Amino acid sequence: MAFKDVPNKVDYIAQEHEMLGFWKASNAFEKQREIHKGQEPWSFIDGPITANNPMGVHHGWGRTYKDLYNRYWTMRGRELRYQQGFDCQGLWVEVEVEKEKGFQSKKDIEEYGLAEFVKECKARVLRFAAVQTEQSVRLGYWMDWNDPDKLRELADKLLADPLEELTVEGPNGPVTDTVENIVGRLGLPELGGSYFTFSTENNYMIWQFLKKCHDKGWLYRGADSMPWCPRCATAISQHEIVTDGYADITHRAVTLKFPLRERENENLLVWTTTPWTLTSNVAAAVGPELDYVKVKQGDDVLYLSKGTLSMLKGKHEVVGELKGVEMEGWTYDGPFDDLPAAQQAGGRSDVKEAIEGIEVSAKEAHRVILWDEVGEDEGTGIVHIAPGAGAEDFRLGVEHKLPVIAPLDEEGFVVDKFGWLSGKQVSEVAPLIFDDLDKKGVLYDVHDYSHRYPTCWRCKTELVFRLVEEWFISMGESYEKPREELTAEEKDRSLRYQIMDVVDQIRWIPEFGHAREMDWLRNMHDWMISKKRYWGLALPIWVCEDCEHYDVIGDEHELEERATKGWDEFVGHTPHRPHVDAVKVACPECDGTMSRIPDVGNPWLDAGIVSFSTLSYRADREYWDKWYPANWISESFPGQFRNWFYSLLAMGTVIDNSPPFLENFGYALLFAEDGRAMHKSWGNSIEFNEAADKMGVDVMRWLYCAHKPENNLLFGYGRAEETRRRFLIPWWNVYSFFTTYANLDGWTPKIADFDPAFPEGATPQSDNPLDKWVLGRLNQVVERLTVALENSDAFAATLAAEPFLDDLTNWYVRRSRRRFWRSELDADKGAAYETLWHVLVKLARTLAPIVPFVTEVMYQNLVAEQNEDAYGSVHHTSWPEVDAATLNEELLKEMELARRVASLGLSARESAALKVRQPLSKVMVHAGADAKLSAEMVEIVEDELNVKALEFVSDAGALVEYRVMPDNAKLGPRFGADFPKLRAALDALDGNEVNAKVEAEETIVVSLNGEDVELTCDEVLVNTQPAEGLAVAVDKYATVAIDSVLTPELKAEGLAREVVRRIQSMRKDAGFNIEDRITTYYQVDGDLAEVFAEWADYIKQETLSNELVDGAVSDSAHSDTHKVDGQELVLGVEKK
RNA sequence: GGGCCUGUAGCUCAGCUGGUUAGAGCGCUGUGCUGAUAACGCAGAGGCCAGAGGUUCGAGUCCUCUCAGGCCCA
Repeated sequence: MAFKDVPNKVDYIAQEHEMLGFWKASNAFEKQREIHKGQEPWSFIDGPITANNPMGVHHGWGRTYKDLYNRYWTMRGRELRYQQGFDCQGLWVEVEVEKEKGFQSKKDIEEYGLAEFVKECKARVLRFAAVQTEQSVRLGYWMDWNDPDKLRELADKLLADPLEELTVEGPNGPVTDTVENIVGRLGLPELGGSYFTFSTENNYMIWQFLKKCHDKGWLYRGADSMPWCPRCATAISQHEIVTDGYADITHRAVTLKFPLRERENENLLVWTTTPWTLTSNVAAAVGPELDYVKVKQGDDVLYLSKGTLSMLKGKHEVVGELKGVEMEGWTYDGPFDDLPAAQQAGGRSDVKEAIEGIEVSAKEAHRVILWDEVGEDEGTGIVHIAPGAGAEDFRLGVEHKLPVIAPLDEEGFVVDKFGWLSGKQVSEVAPLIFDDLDKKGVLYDVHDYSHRYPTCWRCKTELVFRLVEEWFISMGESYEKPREELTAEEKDRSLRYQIMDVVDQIRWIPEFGHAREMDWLRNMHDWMISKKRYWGLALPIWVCEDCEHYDVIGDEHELEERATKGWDEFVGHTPHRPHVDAVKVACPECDGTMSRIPDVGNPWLDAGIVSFSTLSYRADREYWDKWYPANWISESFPGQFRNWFYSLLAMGTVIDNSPPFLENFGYALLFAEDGRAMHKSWGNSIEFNEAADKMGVDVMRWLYCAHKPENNLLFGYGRAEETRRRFLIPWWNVYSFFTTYANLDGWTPKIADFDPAFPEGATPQSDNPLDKWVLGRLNQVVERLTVALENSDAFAATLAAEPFLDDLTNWYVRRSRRRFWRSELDADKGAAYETLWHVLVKLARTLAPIVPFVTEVMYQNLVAEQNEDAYGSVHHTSWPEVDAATLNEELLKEMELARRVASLGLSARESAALKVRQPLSKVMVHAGADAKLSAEMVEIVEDELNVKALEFVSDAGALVEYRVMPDNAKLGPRFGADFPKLRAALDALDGNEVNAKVEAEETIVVSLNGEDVELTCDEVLVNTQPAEGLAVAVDKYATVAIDSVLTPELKAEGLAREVVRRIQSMRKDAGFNIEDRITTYYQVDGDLAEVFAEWADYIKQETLSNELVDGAVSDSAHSDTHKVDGQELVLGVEKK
């Protein structure tokens, strides 16, 4: 059967959509799974994508890698799970739902109703999961996708009535449950499809993890001063303060006096950019080794550090100097000692842990303390310390047993006991405080100050520090000594070091991933897992209302068993707020009632548990054993060492003390083509859908892969166009060329013992050196791609493939063209078809994992439609095998030399201004002693260069001059410091003489430091440089000279070719088909007329002219007048 | 302030364990081919390999420091 016609210009994008339709209609993905069922597993765990917005082109990068390795290992004969995942729980979803609903604060949510709000969050996740599913499918990411419309339908039903009964089709039959529970079971074995981290299983698996942490004593309730967003009313963990979370903000900074109690008229000068924290001042810190000065200004004496003197306003006099350490213990009057908060014992905080056992009030506690971190970059070198309003401050407070004053409530309002300030918003108090300080006579100066200040990563509100009660997983001590010196007992106590041991068992790509993860682990603080919000993991911590004892519930069974109240309210719901909050359990200590803490979990718990939850750890341990650990995971590394990688590792370590993945492949960041991050507001952002339908996803995928993954990738239309032209178009042109000629000749593939897994069949046997060469190169490339992809090195794969494409298009096809043009289908032409078809099929299969669309198009036409036993998709075939018999080193080397000689020959012609069309008598080549070309290769080069003869010149003295160089690698070590002298001595020798000796394999004698030393002939290298006066081109390996003398015969032949070219071009202008036979008319005088006579057969043959008519051009012919070699020539062509 | 990554041609990037005269693609210029033709070939110009020290017979490659950009931590 003939091949489908292949236009050389094609709409790649329309074609991709066609393939998507084809795959869907033919169930291509499901069939692929069937073929590989039961094979050795290759386990990939997909990092969950945040299902909160459409995916971007940076996701496309990662998903290309994921899909490509999935496809590669599938073709290698492995069974995969093909489960993709969505990250569903967390503040990011809440923020978007709040925006949709126009909510301003947590109060709005509570008024709206938690149950409704949580439903909205789930529905939003389902809707964006649907969008991202569609986008991923568009990218060609073959996964076990849910039907996007079904996901949207679930979202609608969930909002309408979550308790409605619903039956859905699962892989093993229908499943009936309430809508809410169906949503909670998405991704589980009975439903299949993508996993969702909001699934019931995911949540209970985390419960089990947390219980295990609790059993080991690592889970604790702590107080800390946390960055806090007053709008979101939640703490922001250190995981979340990212670079994005800072903004350049100008604040009113204040300098004020702290009057010293026992030194009349003497004051500490302090400075702050957060005036509201002054209400909570407890101490003042100085650097022990810093130099401080005593300054007289008016009636006041001020203390500040020497390096910050310039911040004083107006005239002043330095009257003394002292070290910070000398100031330790000085007491002072705080600026807000008049408020009740400053006068209470212990201070004022709702977090009892923070002030336990502290008897003094802030007013009583005010004194100067020492702190190494005090610097002079800003401020006065005296730092005001408010343990209730700053992270470092809190730590110092604990160290010095200071009272704590925490002034803000969840939403940033000043709490009671602050007098006139109570009830005011933190963002509005600065001017009021300035006025008050002024009235008290302690205000020194107020000025604008710009700095980078942390803001909420979601809503951009300025963060404050708040003392809060949060829940933590202890990472264990960070020891000063090397890891090897830890005792077993020390390690046993410390999750930190246990994770490190697990990290060692993982292959990190790039390698520095290992060091980064280690660095993170060394510096990791205890993991704060709680968040005072609504939508997320319900932390399974129950606290006794009476005695404050807490306990962790490990799963739904334990909960049911221990429930004393509220189980009925909860049953039938997923373990989310508010329903799970209804369940109470009895306190084992005092028999009181325990309630769940209202906090939800950190979302990285949700993502980190997936190597257990998605692999049925709780329900089917055998299945889990089969798929755990993952062979391979991959994410963009900049953020993930502290996020997903970390949480996977922590959970793998705690639950199984094993690595949850064996290989981690990381890649960098994606930027716009202008080198900047993509930002919608900068106009350099590209939407995924837009990119896919403007550049095509094959192009995108190749672009992503043809890049060193650890470098940031610049992405845009310019690079896409370059990729298309460099890679896709040439390849397509060869494919188009092949089908055009194969159809003309009626050639179709005939494969003996057809095996659908290897549809190209055995390597065709051909005597033609071009065929043998291209088949050798093909197998070389297959070998390189096999190794590259096995090592997760897609970049190396593209580096191997692109030069082959160049070899194929710019050499094999170009040099083989005439073989395809011949009129009859002889053996050599048959071999050419067999070879090119084989190459195209095998190459398509090799590149199918990277560019799944275009390879499918080619496969369909070249294979599937030709053979009814063929698999329905290229992606069903097996990874191509290397035919070692084709790897003929000598042939590959010879062809390399042939191409080099041809290239140099063209260069030489260029320098002599001799067109390739003009035949020349000979070319002379010198290429070193062992270089040679077979007769067939010589013929190829002669033809390429349009010369009658190619001569190898062993004594290239006529072409070149010799220059002797030492073989550095051999003589460098031998002569050491004398090496430069030796190099000079060699250079001084007569090149021709040395060359003769080298070729005769004699020793060479050089004089060095007045002594003769002997060098063997393989210790020197002889290089050539072109001699003057020849059309010569030279590179490192060869010298090529062209004989530029034109005989009359050569000239005539050149003219004949010129005439042929003109006729060909007229055929084209006239719109004739390649195979049309014509009559050619010509009118000419002089030399050119002789050329027509002498070269008539040649001209006729080349132009498919049945006859050459000397005389007037027929009226019906297409005619034109030319100027050739100074003579006028009228030509006419007419179809027969 | 600390850790990691990056710095090579106008642009985007290769360059294996240190070894002859540092490469590719794009762009530019010239030129050729005209049965891949809204393509393609060949050639040319274009590099103190970020900077400074050091190790070595020899450094783009190894070491130290500095500078710039990125990521992370404090």
